[in-house]
Amino acid sequence: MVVKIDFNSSEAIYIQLRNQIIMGIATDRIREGDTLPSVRQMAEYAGINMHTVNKAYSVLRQEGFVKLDRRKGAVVSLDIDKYQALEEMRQNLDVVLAYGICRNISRQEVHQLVDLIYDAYLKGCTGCQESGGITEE
Amino acid sequence: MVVKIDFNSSEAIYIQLRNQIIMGIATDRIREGDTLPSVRQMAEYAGINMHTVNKAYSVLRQEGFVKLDRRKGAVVSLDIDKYQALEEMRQNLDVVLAYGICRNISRQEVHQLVDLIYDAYLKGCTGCQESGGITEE
Amino acid sequence: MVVKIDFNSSEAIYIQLRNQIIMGIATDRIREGDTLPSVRQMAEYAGINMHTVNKAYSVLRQEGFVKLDRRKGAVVSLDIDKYQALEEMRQNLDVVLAYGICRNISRQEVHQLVDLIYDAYLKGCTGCQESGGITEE
Amino acid sequence: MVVKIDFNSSEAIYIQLRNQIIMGIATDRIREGDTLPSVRQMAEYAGINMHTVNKAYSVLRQEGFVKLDRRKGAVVSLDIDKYQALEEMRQNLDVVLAYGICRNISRQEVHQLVDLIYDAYLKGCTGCQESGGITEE
DNA sequence: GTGGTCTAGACCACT
DNA sequence: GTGGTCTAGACCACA
Repeated sequence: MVVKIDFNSSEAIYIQLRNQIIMGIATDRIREGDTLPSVRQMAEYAGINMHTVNKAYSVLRQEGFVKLDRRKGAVVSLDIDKYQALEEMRQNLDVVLAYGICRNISRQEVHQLVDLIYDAYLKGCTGCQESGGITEE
Repeated sequence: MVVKIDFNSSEAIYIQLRNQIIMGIATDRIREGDTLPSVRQMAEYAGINMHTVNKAYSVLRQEGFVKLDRRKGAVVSLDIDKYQALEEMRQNLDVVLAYGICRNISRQEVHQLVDLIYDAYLKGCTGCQESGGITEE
Repeated sequence: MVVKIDFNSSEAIYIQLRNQIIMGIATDRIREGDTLPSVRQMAEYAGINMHTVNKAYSVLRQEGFVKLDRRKGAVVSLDIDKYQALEEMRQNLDVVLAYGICRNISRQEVHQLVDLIYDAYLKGCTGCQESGGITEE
Repeated sequence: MVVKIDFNSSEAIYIQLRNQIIMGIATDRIREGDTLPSVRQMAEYAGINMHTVNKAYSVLRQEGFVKLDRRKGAVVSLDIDKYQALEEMRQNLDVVLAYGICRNISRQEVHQLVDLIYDAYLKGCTGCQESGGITEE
């Protein structure tokens, strides 16, 4: 997994980091039980401040993606409330799709995009245990 | 159209306002050529500061949803770059779907949500010219 | 001469009108001694407010392009202070060229543009008394 | 580099600041990669309000002169679209030269002014790293 | 300590 | 009466 921060982005760095970790989990490059790099390691690896990594990890914990363990660090552990997850998804899609509708993006185009993205994530899911990942083991 | 600001939300007020106006356009409650209320009117209506409304309108202008006509104020005018719109949509969906995949939301569930939302927006499109809207004329 | 106002421009309407009249004079489509349309006529012709036309004419008077006569209206009359004109030109060019230098526009390219524009204005100078002009006689 | 605001000018303060920064870049007193002073520092230095500086920086960002780096602040970074730059230059010159033509300024005089200004900017380019500049490092 | 956000009040330019 | 500008003070998110 590669972490790539865009320092010119209007998106906060900790949000960028959070998103990339979530995408890493979605592609199964990071698996349940894996340990994320320590705050210090991740900070050096991504070229950002330790506090910023800390913030990202805290958010991930609050959202139920990792558990913070004093000894092992941040362990990926998916704590799912399906109902709440669907509700959040609905709200997120609501804004994103409204934006698209204003730009004349059709329902079919959205469905295609959804399939495209799901395919990409599931492909990543099956076979790509390439080396050089940042997770420890 | 109803503008409802959640002052407890972590989302910036001007972003909330922007989103609701975009949703208003998506549901066709606000139409191309309509004039948005003046910043002062909208500010009073939504219970927020004039400058905050200004910021929201500026963002909408930059995003190509409204044009500022020196005589009429903020006029809804959709300036669409379809290619760019699709690319933005792809990026937005990428994060949102990754989040959902981590929460075990299936491809089918997403498709259902998309249809649900599209139906809601298109229904608003056909017949509900209820009075009391905020756009002038 | 055609007056074309861009209501979406960030430039004030009266400035747009002033600029177009100045360009009209530069191309010799409007000549010394010509009378500009009355405030009322110009307002209707350009689709703008009388006050706005008034403002533009006042600016032109202050800048020494026209004389306002109660009976004849706005008469083109070039009142030139060459020294001051050169100084103004220098200041205007200063900002415009700095902007260009930052964008890697070469001295040669500027000279070419200057020639291009001068040619255009002087060509307009010699033979194009096309009908439909807005000046009265 | 010296920032000097004319509070009696009809030109908006944030535009004056923008222009002076652009001129600073043109004279190479501010270089690509330099960091502009923080909004607070610049505000104190120029004797104006923080928010006004902010506005100037925002405009510069939109025009592609600086990028906002979340760590370092406003970093000078020239994002050039040569074609667009030439078109803007043409439009700017169009008005400025029309003005000059009305004042009997000859093509030769303009060429001389252009050379004069280019010389001044390029001279600043070669050797004057005088201390006391406002950019950091 | 940085920029971003929000609020507020005042003045002006413009239409 | 409109938006634009400027100032000001406060709080927060971010690094």
